[in-house]
Amino acid sequence: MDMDIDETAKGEEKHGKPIVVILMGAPGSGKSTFCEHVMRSSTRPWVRVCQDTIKSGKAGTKAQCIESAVNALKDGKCVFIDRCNLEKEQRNEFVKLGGPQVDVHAVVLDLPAKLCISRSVKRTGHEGNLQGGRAAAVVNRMLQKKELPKLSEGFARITSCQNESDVQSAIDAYSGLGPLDTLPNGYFGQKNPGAKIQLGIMKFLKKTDAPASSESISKCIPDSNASQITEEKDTCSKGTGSLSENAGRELKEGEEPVVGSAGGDVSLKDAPTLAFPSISTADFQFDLEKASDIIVEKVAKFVNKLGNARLVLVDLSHKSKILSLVRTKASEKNIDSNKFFTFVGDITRLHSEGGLHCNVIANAANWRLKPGGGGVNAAIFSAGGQALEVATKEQAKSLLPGNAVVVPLPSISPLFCREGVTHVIHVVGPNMNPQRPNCLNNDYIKGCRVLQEAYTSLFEGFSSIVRSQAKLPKGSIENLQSKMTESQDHPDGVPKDHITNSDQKNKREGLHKSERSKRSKGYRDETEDASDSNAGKVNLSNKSDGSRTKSWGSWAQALYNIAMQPEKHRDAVLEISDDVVVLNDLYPKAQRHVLVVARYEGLDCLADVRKEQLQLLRTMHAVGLKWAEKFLHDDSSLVFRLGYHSEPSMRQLHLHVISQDFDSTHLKNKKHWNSFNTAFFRDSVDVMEEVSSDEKAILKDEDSMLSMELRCHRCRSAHPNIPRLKSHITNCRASFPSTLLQKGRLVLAPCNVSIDA
DNA sequence: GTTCTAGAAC
DNA sequence: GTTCTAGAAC
Repeated sequence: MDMDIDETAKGEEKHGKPIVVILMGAPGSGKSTFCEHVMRSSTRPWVRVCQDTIKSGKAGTKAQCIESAVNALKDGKCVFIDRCNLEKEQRNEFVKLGGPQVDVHAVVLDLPAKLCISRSVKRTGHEGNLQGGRAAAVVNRMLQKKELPKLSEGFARITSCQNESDVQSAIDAYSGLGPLDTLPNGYFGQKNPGAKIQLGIMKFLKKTDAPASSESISKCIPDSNASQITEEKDTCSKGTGSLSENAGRELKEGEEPVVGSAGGDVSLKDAPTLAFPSISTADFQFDLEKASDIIVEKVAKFVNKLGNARLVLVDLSHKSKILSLVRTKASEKNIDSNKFFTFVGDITRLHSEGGLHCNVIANAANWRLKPGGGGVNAAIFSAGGQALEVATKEQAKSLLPGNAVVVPLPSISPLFCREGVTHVIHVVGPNMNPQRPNCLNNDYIKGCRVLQEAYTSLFEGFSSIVRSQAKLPKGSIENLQSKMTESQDHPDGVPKDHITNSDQKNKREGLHKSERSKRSKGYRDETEDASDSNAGKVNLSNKSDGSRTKSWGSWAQALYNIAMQPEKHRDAVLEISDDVVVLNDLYPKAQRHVLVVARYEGLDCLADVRKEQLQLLRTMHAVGLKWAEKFLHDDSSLVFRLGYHSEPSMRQLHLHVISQDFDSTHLKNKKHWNSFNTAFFRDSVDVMEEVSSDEKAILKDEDSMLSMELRCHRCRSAHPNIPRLKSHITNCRASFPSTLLQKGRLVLAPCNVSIDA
């Protein structure tokens, strides 16, 4: 058993130490539920010390809690301290329970404020909005004082949970602790996502050359010449963050609201509002006069179709030339200044600092839809957090100039919680900057057309959000998926498919109908080097359906080339059939690691697989199994797993057949490990089942999976880095988690099956 | 996918 | 000082 314990736990006594787990979290964060789950399935004796109920069902004192915990420890039991414990001072006496015989752990349930509020409202019964508001205020105030625990406070282990899946893993970790087991010490989970975001904003603010003092940058100031938003002006001029209507009264002046008006059951009494930056006039150096003409023209066209919805052009500085140009031209055209106005402020802080509630903001994006690059794009991605990046990826991988894509914002995004933004619309405008991709070389005929298209796409996107929200009962914003409808009156009469969410799928399905006939062996005569030049690159031409295809770098083509012309790669190939080729992975991540590659043109990855490929999946699995069994015949101590990467790096659908020793010098980093040992790795048996019943396989997002903490695939212990993990797995002989032992996810030698099963 | 390397972490 | 990670380039 000692062999299985992580080396950080060396020197422990033979009997597992009792643990005191101090839970930390706002009301409604799920502390009690956490305890219940662990206590239900743990083989260790646990005692839950809850201040709310300690005095025979009623709230008691901290001293009573301590006493109760001490008694439980004397009996050799483990203890949960179930109270908020958000401040260091509140928890330090409990930390002192630790010592040579007792470890003190922290489990932080750092879940979105909105979620805690809605849960605590539910728990306190069916009270009115006032009560709901009070719960919001209580949670709010507690979270202001939150001090995240540090190891230096005396904790042996801290587990920080930011979402439900983190919570579940923590529950699993504690539930699975047998009487002799220990959990590795250290800090687990993301430490302080907020800090990163703030930094991003600060960088952005410093980068901008706004001549005004820092004060006028950080506080948004309504643009006095044009804005007609008297109520917002009032809040803003007080210099306090404006508070959402439901929770506001309970908060002191000057406190930052944690929940924006998007929280829970908020009414939609605010008019839907789109805040947008001027597209293409900053980094893309588009002429300001021409751009302002186009903005006003497009606004004039849309503003009356939008019902009570509002459009707001935002820039950072009072001296913004584009704002003053647009303002002048808008008033010349008599555009209703209640429905369209300009606003000076940071587009990522319009509500918290400017008092202006905008449920949708537009981003002047780059064609890759990636963060960075400075300016508005960097600021919005930074403020939106990883949730925005992930949500963006789900909608599109890239975007052509003149197009827009609507991204529903997950409720965990800071932009949603703090600013009440429910959607971000990415827009790519024409580029006149020779330093940037797709420069139009001063071709303003094309440039103006593309900029017009960009604004049309943007406003149509916003319009469709407004329409779909109008249909929904209030309060259900977060479930909103922007269902885009084709514009009936596109100026060019050209149907635009850039905003639709389904075009890629259609394209894919279209591809597969003809896939059998397109299937080719020796399809190309060129050498693989020549075929690299264009194959798989993102289509940047102005083709209407080219706006979102996955791009494959030249290095990602190797499997495709082998699958198409295996006879040219005889030395690399282990087996060739009509459907598949089998080869050794060039950089094996374990003692045995082969790939079963499909030989079908157009089948790049698991995302491309539909029911038509079910038979192919079965063939691939059978071939993979055959090779695993062959290897097991040579070495019966091996264990194999067959599966696909959710988002492979190499083009051409391929099944990994990999032994579970992970004994390889090529396994070098976190990505390598997590790509085979998180849900990012999709077991072949599950994929076949999903495709058979649900038409397609479930895919896991690369960004969330591949950055997860490093855990042993057998005993699930966590390790700080790759070298430590590798030294652990060479010795760990714990049996595999039960999920892997089911459904034939693991392939073992016949004699081993009976032992482990 | 890997390699290279700056700089963070230890 | 060395070890390790993560991002850019390929």
